[in-house]
Amino acid sequence: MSTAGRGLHGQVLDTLGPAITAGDYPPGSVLRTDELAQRFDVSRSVMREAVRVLESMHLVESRRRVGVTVRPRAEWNVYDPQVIRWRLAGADRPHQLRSLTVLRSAIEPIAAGLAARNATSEQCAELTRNALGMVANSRGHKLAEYLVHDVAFHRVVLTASGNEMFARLGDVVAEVLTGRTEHEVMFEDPDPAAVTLHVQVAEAVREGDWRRAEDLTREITVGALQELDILAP
Amino acid sequence: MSTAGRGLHGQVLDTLGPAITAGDYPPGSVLRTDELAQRFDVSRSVMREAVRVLESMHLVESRRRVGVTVRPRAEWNVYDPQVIRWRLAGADRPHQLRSLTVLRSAIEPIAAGLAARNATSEQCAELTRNALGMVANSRGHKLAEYLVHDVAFHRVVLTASGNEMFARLGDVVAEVLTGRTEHEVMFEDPDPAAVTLHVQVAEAVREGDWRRAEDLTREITVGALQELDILAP
DNA sequence: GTGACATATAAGTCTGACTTTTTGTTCCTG
DNA sequence: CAGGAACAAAAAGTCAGACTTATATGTCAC
Repeated sequence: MSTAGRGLHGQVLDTLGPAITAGDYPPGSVLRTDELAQRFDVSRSVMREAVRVLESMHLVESRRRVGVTVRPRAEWNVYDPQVIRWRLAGADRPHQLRSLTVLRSAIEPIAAGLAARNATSEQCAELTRNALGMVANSRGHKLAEYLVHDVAFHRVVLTASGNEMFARLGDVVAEVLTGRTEHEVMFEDPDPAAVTLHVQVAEAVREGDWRRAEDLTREITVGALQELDILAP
Repeated sequence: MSTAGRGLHGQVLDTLGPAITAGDYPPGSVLRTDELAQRFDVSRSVMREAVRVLESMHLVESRRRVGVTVRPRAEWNVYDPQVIRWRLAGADRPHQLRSLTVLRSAIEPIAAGLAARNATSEQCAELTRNALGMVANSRGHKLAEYLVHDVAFHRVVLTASGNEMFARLGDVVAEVLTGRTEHEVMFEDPDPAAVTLHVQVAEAVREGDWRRAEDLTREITVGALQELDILAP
């Protein structure tokens, strides 16, 4: 699912990335390229490439004569999808999930408002299609099908906003929503009120009522935040 | 200022990164590692490291037998500070500036609201200190001094929000504000109304009035958007 | 036209030697 | 004893060359 086996250095990253983001090597820790290369049984060139990637994510800093030092969390590129995946897979998953949900609550209402102004007719159609898909699968433990439409819905909203920065958060939202049904407890069918809200957002966007689209989406994200508070108060 | 000369591969990136983000190599273009290595007069190992970094930014994709292909803009990691800098330095600077300002208008009000709830007393003090610094330098063409406090102010707000995703946007905001005074036309002294708003935000945060902090900050960001519309309608 | 097979190509990997920067120590001088 | 200059060691950085592997594409038989 992730960037995965894209070459040997990718395999190294699949192990080293999660380890660093999980805090196995606390900030300030010093790693040596040669030692790592030995440990992972790869050549130094491959290990150097892996270090370069970690460096570009601001997870580590490589300095001569001292080695590869782990940077403090505050400096990490927390918007890097790869970093997000690593952190979501690790120990501070709850913390990360909260951060991302707060981010959603800031972004999505504005994005929905912009979508109401900029969405094409095809995007409106896809919006209602997915909203209806959510309704159709909102009862009877069809969580998987529901999720597909939920993710698609939010992705369309973000894309239709016309802002590339918003659009790029589609993957993040997808990750959050998917994680919610997979890892988090979600035995019950989704909240009927939330489903209705999605339908109404689709309406508002289609009608170009940006104010209403914004407010309704705010309700959705507030709901997501409350849901988080209930699960992990 | 940027990641800069951090090694030979960094110098290569300083040229290749801006070139790609500027669209010199349109999406789908195919580059060959060996040719690039020759062109930049570096060894293949160095060029490979550079390619790996570009790959981690989702700017390019490296595949066997075909080469290094430039990915479509929609897939770029537009939140990567390095990518942002490259794009701000390039041709679509206005477009990028608008995207980022819209992003600010979504994030900062929420961040200010959270700051009103979570800010420590030291953060409150720094906030008022910077707000007063803005007032002190708001007249008499002391734009440089004004900018320092403006950047610091917004950085503190984002940090004080307690959300790491928000905090990480401090650099982005700094880049936008700095660029506004440097590249964009900003002969005049800053808008007195905006200065007042900053002072009031500091007040609201100190008093824990999150609603007011949010609304006031929204006014600030709306002002920034309008300013953009005036400059590039 | 379709499928199996061969081939060329460019990335991927490994190794070893060498260079450069930086840190920490040593030792000299005031 | 303080301060600084010279030195040595350590680790990343760089390079060159040989080899491996995947894969797009062309070829040939059917």
